[in-house]
Amino acid sequence: MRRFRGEGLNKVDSKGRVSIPALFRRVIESCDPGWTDGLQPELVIVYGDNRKNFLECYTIQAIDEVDQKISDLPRGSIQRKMLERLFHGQSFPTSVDDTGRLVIPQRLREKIGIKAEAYFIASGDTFQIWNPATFKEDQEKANAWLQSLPEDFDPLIYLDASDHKSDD
Amino acid sequence: MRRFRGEGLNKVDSKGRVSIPALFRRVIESCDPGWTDGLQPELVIVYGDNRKNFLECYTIQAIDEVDQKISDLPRGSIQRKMLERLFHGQSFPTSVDDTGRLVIPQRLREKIGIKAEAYFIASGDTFQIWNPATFKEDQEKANAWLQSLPEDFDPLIYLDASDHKSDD
DNA sequence: TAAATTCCCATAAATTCCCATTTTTTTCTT
DNA sequence: AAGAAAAAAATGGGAATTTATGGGAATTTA
Repeated sequence: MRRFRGEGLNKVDSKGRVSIPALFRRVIESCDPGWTDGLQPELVIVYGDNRKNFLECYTIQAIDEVDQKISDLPRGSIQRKMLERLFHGQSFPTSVDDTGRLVIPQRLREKIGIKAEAYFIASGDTFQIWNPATFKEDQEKANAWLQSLPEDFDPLIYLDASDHKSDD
Repeated sequence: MRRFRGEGLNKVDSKGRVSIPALFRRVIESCDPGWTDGLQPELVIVYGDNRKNFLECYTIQAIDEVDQKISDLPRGSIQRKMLERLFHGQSFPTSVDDTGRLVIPQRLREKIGIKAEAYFIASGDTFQIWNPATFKEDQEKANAWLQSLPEDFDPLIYLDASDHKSDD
């Protein structure tokens, strides 16, 4: 599966329209099984996790995988209920228009505090949409953390840690 | 089969009429084998499970699947009786009118405490109709639960737990 | 026949579609 | 390597369409 890579800052107009970075569009297209030249490639915006102050955008392939896994969970389980609410309920299916733009509904813009500009950043098989200022703050925290590490510390070391224990 | 996705809050008028979110309508239409442009797409509201304080709406395809499974159960079994009562007895077949609205009968509105507004949320191959306040309470519980998790905990982790024992 | 339900029509707001312009990036030429 | 031409990307605005909603008349139900 192709992955998103890169970042971008684009204007949001009064109708909520915003251009998607061109590189992202290529990935969205190739990850929509139903897409073919001339059609509008589809994607899904997930916004329900209140701990996150950005919108998370899934390709059709990515969201299909999630849906499949959800439907593998036991019916009635709390996990399934939660995930259904998050991914099926608190999500917004949409598509890229023929000028490469996305329309972010009023409510979602408010949720993450987007006004005149939106910041896009790749994150594996999804990409995120942030209020530029909010992202900057977050980035500064990340930088501070990096600073706190020994000068010769290489983050790549994490890739080799085969014994990372997940949730603790 | 196409799935519902998204949520919405609409007004209920004195006659019990309420607009169905437009995205849901597309799904209801495409999941009604008998529907064709110009007709009123059908659906079924199931309301008998007293543990749930919302109405559950099934597309024709979805309810057909349920019916099929019920008829596969042994005649006279307690399970079959229960399910027949719930899905055949305590359900209400209806259709979307030509302005995209549904009429929720008085009795059902009372059952879930709907007055001036109704909240819709997708849940896989069905969608639910809630009293907005009731849903909010329920959602706050879910949020509290999310908040209680470690900051970097990703609910998606559940999806990768390959060892969930399903009971079906 | 009173109450409830359905049908029909109307309208304001929101959304989509279509087209035009400006910027930026890439390619071509000299 | 610079500048011009072409292509692609980003942005803006108005018209057309769709949604959400309300109200009254006709029809059915109890």
